[in-house]
Amino acid sequence: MPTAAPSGNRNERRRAVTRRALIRAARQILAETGDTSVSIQLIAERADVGFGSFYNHFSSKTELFDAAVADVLEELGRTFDEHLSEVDDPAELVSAGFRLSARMADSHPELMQIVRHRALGYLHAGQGLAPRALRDLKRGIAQGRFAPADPVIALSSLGGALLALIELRFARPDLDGDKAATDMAEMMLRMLGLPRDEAAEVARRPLPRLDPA
Amino acid sequence: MPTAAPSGNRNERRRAVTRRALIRAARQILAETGDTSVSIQLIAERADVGFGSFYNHFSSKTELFDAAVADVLEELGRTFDEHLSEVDDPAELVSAGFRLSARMADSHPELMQIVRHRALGYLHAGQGLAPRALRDLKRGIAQGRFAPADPVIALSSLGGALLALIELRFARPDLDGDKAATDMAEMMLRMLGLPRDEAAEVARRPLPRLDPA
DNA sequence: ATTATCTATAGATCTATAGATAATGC
DNA sequence: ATTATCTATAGATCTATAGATAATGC
Repeated sequence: MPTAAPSGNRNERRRAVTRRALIRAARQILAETGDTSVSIQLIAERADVGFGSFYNHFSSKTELFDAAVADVLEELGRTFDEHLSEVDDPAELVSAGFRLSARMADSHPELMQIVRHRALGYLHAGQGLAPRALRDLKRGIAQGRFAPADPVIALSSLGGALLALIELRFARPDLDGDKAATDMAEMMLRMLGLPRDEAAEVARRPLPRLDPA
Repeated sequence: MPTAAPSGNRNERRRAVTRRALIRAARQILAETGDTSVSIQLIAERADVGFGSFYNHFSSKTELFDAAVADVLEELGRTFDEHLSEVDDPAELVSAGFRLSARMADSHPELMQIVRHRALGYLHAGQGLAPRALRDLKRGIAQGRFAPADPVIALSSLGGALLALIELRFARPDLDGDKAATDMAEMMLRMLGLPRDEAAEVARRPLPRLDPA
């Protein structure tokens, strides 16, 4: 439970505020340098929290950074849900996911920098985004829209390519991000078995606007 | 120059031995835990080298670990060259690259564990494997065998998917690695524009044996 | 009275260097 | 004489905890 609901008595809320401040500081560090060997003292300073308070919430740096990554993936999942809930066609879902991610590299750089460096280990996780994407893939197969060699391998390919797209956004900010995402989405759809013209069409459908969430 | 040639006078060779011992220790650490916050003292101990010697060769841990990763990528490039130099068809090159990588996860786990955790940052590097892969891609396009939306994006997709395949090999060792690699290679070839039956055929051609290099 | 945070600090590292020792070059 | 390695250590962290302070619960 990355972010506690705004409930409980004042004490619990006070605890939650301190915990969130520590996680926010950890997220900033993960996004900026990614150097998790930074001292607990510096983390507490950045969170504007007394040094000893750290141990009230976490017993090690690893624990804090793990919680911070979970917090990020949770937020990412929520953002995807918000913007893609009304997309029904599995092919369009793939395309929109890629294009949305590329835009989020600009609109939510802190979030996506962490995804960039940490998401590889979650590509095949049993919870989070992976199972949902696999479910959508299988739906597409059942509908006859996708015909990959193997659904699990298709999921890996999609996830890995998406990570590379995010990496590309940050490593080569001079390239046109929307074009890159559209091109990659088109290739992914072809990989999944869509005919050439159909892949080109779906990859260029209007994208749900990315509101300032 | 990751590994010095066995030349020079005895002093230079002595230096090279110590340097190699430090890099070997760094590679082991990168492969086992990936925790680069390990102390210099422990690194020197593992290399069986006096503590102060570290500073004869590197002025910081970052410098050592960067050199270790460069050493790994160099070795990976050499292995690829050795086994794929006689493959001429760009499509077969893609397929063989994927299948070879999956096998190397078993035969060269230390090497591939490091690739797994570090290669993302080198996907779009101006030197190393990336430019060579891009050259082969463009050759395939010129021959009319590939028709991707964009060669640079195709390279990203291939690289990202390959990383995900390696990740899958380690995260799910229960799966059939050869089948996974073949399936992914087939999907990559379809992504690049090969007709369905041709992609299936190329992905299943006999693979150059992976000798105990 | 209970709970959370904060400050201060003991003890355990860890880094970087200085100086001694050993090996090689000439 | 030169070059490389090794041992020892000063000084600078860094972690984990103890005890004081502040806020909340009842």
